[in-house]
Amino acid sequence: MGAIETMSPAARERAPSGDERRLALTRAAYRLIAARGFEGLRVRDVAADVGVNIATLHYYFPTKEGLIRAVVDHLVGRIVATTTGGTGTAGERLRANLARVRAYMRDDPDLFVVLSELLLRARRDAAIHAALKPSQDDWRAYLRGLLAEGVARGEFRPDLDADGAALAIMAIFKGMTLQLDERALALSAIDAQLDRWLAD
Amino acid sequence: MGAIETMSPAARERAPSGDERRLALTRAAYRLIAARGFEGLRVRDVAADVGVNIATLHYYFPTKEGLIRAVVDHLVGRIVATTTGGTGTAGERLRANLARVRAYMRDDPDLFVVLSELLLRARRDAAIHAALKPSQDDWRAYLRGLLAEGVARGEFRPDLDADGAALAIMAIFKGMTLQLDERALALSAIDAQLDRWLAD
Amino acid sequence: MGAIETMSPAARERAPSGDERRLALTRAAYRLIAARGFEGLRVRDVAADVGVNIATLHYYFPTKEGLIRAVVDHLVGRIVATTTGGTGTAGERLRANLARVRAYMRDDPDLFVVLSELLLRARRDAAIHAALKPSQDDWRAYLRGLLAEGVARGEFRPDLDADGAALAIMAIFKGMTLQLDERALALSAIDAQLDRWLAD
Amino acid sequence: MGAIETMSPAARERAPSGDERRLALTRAAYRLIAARGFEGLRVRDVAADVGVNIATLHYYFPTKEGLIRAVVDHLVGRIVATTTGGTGTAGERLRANLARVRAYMRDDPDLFVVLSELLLRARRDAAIHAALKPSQDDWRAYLRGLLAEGVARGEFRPDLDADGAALAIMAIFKGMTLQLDERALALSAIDAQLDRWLAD
DNA sequence: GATGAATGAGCGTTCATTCAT
DNA sequence: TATGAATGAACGCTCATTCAT
Repeated sequence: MGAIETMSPAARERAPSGDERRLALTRAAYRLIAARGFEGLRVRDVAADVGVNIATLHYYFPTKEGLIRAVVDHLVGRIVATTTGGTGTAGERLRANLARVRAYMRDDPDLFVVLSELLLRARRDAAIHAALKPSQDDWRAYLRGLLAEGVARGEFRPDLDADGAALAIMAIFKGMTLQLDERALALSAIDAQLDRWLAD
Repeated sequence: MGAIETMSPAARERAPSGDERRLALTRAAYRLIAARGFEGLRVRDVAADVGVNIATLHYYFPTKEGLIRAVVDHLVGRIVATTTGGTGTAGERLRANLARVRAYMRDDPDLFVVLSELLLRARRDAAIHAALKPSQDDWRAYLRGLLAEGVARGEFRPDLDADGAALAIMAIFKGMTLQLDERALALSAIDAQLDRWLAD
Repeated sequence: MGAIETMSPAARERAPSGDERRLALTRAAYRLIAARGFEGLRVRDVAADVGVNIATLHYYFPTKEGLIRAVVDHLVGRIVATTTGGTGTAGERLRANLARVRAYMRDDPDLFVVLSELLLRARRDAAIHAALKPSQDDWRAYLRGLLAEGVARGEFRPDLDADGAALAIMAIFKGMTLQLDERALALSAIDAQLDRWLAD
Repeated sequence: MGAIETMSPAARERAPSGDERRLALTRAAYRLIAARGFEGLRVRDVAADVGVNIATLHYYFPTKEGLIRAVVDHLVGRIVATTTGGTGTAGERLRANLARVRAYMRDDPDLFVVLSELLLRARRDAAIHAALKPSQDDWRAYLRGLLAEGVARGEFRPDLDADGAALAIMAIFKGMTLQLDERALALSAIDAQLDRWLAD
């Protein structure tokens, strides 16, 4: 329901292709993890959400682990899109990147909730760890690069430790998902903090 | 672990009191949540871990939810201990507080893992939210107070937003638990960042 | 028992249809209630009796209560068949009805045992009460109608209270199930009593 | 609570004797069977109802079966009291007996509910059957004797079968407990029927 | 006598997965 | 491809009973 908007008008009525089914199931699982956590994820609910039989779900994803893996990949695909290009000075590109992440948090809060669930699970699940690692490394390398460039060009304070700062920025964003209640407040407050931090 | 020193030496071997049993079960549940997440928490395993029958566990905790609640309270009790007194300037007390939190992360990494699981669950569980909120508010108020005092006394940079900075510090610590692999590295790197941040 | 004659001979060995499974489970539950009472009804035994897994039973009856409800409906279906037509004078039809009930008691003693269990349970279970009420009302109305007709036509003694007599007849049949030992004796003895009672 | 009114004032405050405890427990079990059936009888609830520990209950009744047996005996004791003496003609004594039974049904409806539960259980429980049989036989013999005497003395219709009529009367009373809803109506309606039946 | 604590066996129910069609 | 039906292995919880104190 509403998970197949990207289809061509002609195909909207019937016969979703295998890939579409797979995507619809992945998205449903993603939604359910966001809503109920891994703890509350039931493959039956995922199938019901898409409107297919459980056996059909297992036709596409033989195991629950495989479905979860698809959710991980789905999520990684969205995150990766964040660590690309941009123009302007290092500071501008950094601010643009942080703005993009903040926009994600506003537009699809589920993204960071699911990511948090996955990162927590990665501690005890090597497969998830392996699937998540590259995207985290990419983001970290991207941030570090921008920070180092900014320091080198005198945009940021000279004593800024690019490595530590990159990790700190990532930690702040992840940690905000674990904040109670005033998440919106936290968002803007921390926002200002980051700016000031880099500015000097 | 070390909670029964007040007993007579003779009785140390047998007959743990009701409170001790309750605490042992709570700790076992705490450990299992850290090791396997809420997703993998089984009351049978908790009972087995302590060496009692499932029925005995249910004698102390009629429902699994009650056991989880005990874990929450247990955890909150440890966190609360963090937001107390200290001497010296605001900066010294702040640094001491952060050092204490870092020490917790080093000595009992489970603490923040379980806290993360609980904070994630708090989003969909009002009871856990309510149980966790006060301790989070306390920590935040404590940090904000120290930061405001430090700014007022000229210890910290004058443009520091006490509220935002408090939230940012909390977010960083929480977010570190969601960091992959180089957690030790992250710890010291972010450590330095925080110092420099406040110092100027 | 003889409910699958409509299948093709080749398929008779295997693959009972969903309705057949449902009926087989209902009958097994019916038998077990008769043999052990509600007190001794275990869904595991019902499943084992039919030769399926417990999960299969729950596929058809998500809850034990639902299975019991099916037993109630099954039983009501059989009782309802008793309150239909017939030919001849009111007295003949009444006697025919009572003979049919007596035949039931002889051929399937479980019927009244299960009914008694259900009627007793109906006191504290509104759902069972509601499910049983119509069939009881029907039987009562049927008896009252015949009795009133018989009185009006001079077949029965004129001072017969159709309402009270209908209730008395129903009570006698139900009460016989609660008789110890000499049930066969009771059957014929009371039989004669009823005849004489109406005859005069 | 309210179950020890027969005690002497001095003993009312403390130290209920063993027999009193036993009786209180038996009465509590009796009440619970009436309210929830055998199906819903829990020894824990019986103990709680009396205000003692489960272990204490088991001190007096080592097994649940023993407690139930005590309930049977308690009930039999009350029923037996019904089949004694009386004065006047056979018809007067019979009517007096029936009136006494009707009074029981009005004043303590639980009596027949518990009796019904027990009679149903007697079918599959030899111990209960054996405990109940004498009282049923007594009542039957008492009724048969009165009926035979009444027939011999010309008080009742000459073609009355004393044996069958005794069984029918007992069945009617027992069956009334299994009637839905209009139990009060049934009581008076059947009442009139019995009178008329014997009268002629 | 009385109790707090403990337990073995079992109960209704759930869930990921399988399989014949 | 898709599904209805089936299942093994748990899971949270209950209950009559036991036992040390």
